[in-house]
This record gives sequence, C-alpha cells and structure tokens, in this order.
Amino acid sequence: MFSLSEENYLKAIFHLETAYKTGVSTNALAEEMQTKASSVTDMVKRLSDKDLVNYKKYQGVKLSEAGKNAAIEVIRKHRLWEVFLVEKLGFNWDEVHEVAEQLEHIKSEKLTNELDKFLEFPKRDPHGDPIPDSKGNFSVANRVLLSELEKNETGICVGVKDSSVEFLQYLDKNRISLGKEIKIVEKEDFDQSMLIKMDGNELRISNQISTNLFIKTI
Amino acid sequence: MFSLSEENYLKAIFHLETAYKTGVSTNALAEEMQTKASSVTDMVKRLSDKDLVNYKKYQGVKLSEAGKNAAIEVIRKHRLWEVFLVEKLGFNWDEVHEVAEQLEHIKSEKLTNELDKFLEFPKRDPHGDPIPDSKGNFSVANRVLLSELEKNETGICVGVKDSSVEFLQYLDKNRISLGKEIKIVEKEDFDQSMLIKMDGNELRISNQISTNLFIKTI
DNA sequence: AATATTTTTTAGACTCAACTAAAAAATTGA
DNA sequence: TCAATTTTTTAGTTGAGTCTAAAAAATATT
Repeated sequence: MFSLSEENYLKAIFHLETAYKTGVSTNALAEEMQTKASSVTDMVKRLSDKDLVNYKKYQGVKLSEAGKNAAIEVIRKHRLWEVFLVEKLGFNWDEVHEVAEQLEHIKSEKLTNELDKFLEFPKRDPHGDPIPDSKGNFSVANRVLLSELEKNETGICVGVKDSSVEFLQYLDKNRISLGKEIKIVEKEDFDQSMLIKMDGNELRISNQISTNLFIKTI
Repeated sequence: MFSLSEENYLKAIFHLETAYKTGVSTNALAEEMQTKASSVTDMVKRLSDKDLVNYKKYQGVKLSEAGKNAAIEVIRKHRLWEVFLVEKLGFNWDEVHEVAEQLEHIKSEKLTNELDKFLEFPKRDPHGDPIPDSKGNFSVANRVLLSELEKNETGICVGVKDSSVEFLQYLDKNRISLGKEIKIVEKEDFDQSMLIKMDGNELRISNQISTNLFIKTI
C-alpha cells in the first residue's frame, strides 16, 4: 500500500506525463504539487526506491508499470466518488473536487467495485473525464477543444479541461453544461473570441473559455 | 481541524469514558490504541494543548466539551458510513468496520449531512449502535444484555456489544440478527450458558455470547 | 568557449507521531 | 511504614514528509 502523499505524487506525475513525454521535470511536479523542488526530489527518490517511477538525476521522472497502475486506481476512485456525490448526494459539479481528493485515498477494493456497481458502471465523471474500469482500462475520448472548431461547425459539449470552481460556475451562469449542442456563429481573428449559438441563444465567449471546453463534433 | 491520529484518540477516549468515569488511564488508552503508554502521554499532551482534553499528570484524561463534540462527529460519520456500506453497497455487517474506520475521517460537513439525508436519517448503525444527529444528539438506548434476562423472559435483539468479525460471523452462522425475538428457555447456574428459543428453534449459547448481545425487553 | 541563468540536488533542520530505555510517581502489601 | 510493584512520565531516537539555504549540474546567452 502507498501513503497518501505517494498516491498524490503518482497521480500528479500521471497527469503531467501527457504534456512531458520525455519525463516530468522536478519543477513541473513541484508546481503541480504546490511544493518545493527539493521536496519533490526527496519524494521522487522514495518512489524510485519502491520502483513506482524511473528516475535519473536531472532527467525527470516517468511512471513505471506499477506506478501507472497505482495512479489509475486513484483516478478511478476519484472519478467514481465524484459521480456518487453528484448523482446520489446532489452536489453541484463545482463542489466535488475537494471531497473526492479525500475519498480517492480510501483503501478497499470491495468498496471501489461495489460503488462502481451501485453507480451502474459510469463511463464518465461529472466533468466528462473517462472513468477507468476495474482493470484500469478507459476510453481515450475522440474529443477536441471548442477553440479548434471553425465557423458554422457544430458539436456537443462533452467535457471541461479546467475544472476549477471559477470556470464551472462561469459555465453554470451561462447555462453551458455537458450534452449541450453548440454551433460556431462567428470567430474573431483578433482575439480568438467566438460567438456561439446554444439553445437558440447567442453567446460571446473568450478564447480562455473555448480552450477549456471539450467538444464532440457531429 | 484535527489529524487522523488525534481523531482516533478522541474517539478512543470517548468510548473508554463510560468505563472510566474519573478519567481514562494512560495504560487503558494505550491498550485501546494498540500503542505504548509513552506514545499516549505524548499525544495526550498535544490534545491538552489544544484544549480537547483535560489532563493532569498521573490522573488520566477526560474529554473537554470541544473534544467530546469532535469525538461524536467522528462516531456519527463512522456509523453513517456503515449504514451506507450495508444498505446501499451490499456489505455484510462483519465487513464494514475497517472501511468505516477510514471513511470516518473524511472532512466535509456537507458530505456528512447529505449522506445522512440520502440514508433517510438512520437512527442506528448495522450493529444497533445509535447514530448522533447533526447536532450531536443521540438516544441512549434502554437496552440490556441478554445475560441479564431471567428464565422465561423474552426480548428483541437490538444490538451487539462486541462487533468483531468473529462474533458477527458466529451470529450469522446461528441465524441471530437484529430484530429477532429471543426467549430464555433455561439458564445454567454453573457456567451461565443458556438455552434460548428463536424462530421456533432452540439454541444453547455460552455466557460469552449472552454478555455481548443487547436486548430490548417486551 | 566562457559566462550567466535556470534547474535540480544536497545538506541540514523542523514537525508529527511513533518508539525504547530509564526515571519518577503512585499504589500495593508485608 | 517502607519496600516492591505497577503505572506514568521523561529523555532521547526514528522515519515521513516537509522546509530553507547553498552547492552542483544543465542550459542559455553573449
């Protein structure tokens, strides 16, 4: 079994690996973990001793197979609990992160699998992120950022890239939610803002919004 | 907020206070916490610094009002999660303790209260122990041990004192569960074993069993 | 290529929560 | 009452996981 801190590092490395293909840098990990580079070096050495990561001085870290499995298990639990909080306890999608950060560390295989069953094996969490199954497999969605769409293209909103409270509340305020159909009415070359049509209404959104919304084109 | 370790100590002191009215001794607490007396002294000092307990050297500890509230909150969460595990996820009553020991430390008032609502405000956990409400009030049951009953008396089984896996599995094997009506057919003076009648069948149980079953007389 | 800057690691210190061994206080009992 | 026993506390260590400050390595710049 892994400590809470170890699990959080593994999860962070997993998330950063997509952006840092050649190895996650100490500084990037420190930024993600809201800690100091020296603390990261310490922990990375411990993870390396346990063969959860491959680490060479000054060359960043990569997850080993065991480390990746552990990270995926934590992510699976995090996302299942998010579904539980929203679907069963009536939490809003902007309220679940902090609690799920705690619940993801509960150690009980039976609990995870029974929760999965209770929730009827959900494929995605409330933010549209895929939930790994009990074997660790999960679908890599064929989704694009809204910002990639061209004028007159249409798509369904299927996820958020940023799941901060601020962004989610902005979306709520503007009635943007997963499943909504969005059409690009106009794209402004100067600042990449766009005018979109949703539920028959037009709405202008900035580049910062469109680069944080995942869309499935139709 | 309190650390996991602090919460576990508060809970242990709370449970021991009923037996140690004048103050919980260091050794008793060490036994309960499966640790050394010296470790207990250390922690008790910390709890005392935070005004969670009243502590005078060589005289044991008592919970302060704040300490008692914190302990009750942890117990409330523990028991609510036990209900969740049994009622919603299909756990058996002998499988819930270890997981609830982890879940009881999740910090979110909203989570606790929404869980309570989701479970329809249960009054008792799967072992018959009362669940404190959101204000910390809980019913002190008017229940007695089965061993207190006399020949020909009848009662309903409403709880267990020992909730170890071994005891609970013994009860399962002998079809003894909460809600069952039990009649004392015979009491053996020599070893306090008794012959009971339940569901029309007779069963002989030892003193160790009858001193761990709570009964409501009818 | 040599210097400046940035990144990363090392060294040493701190806190929490545990430990062992020894000292001190309280209790028991001859 | 006073010695023996038990209980509790103190003193000093340990291991995670963090920190700061400084050194070392890697990278960028002139």
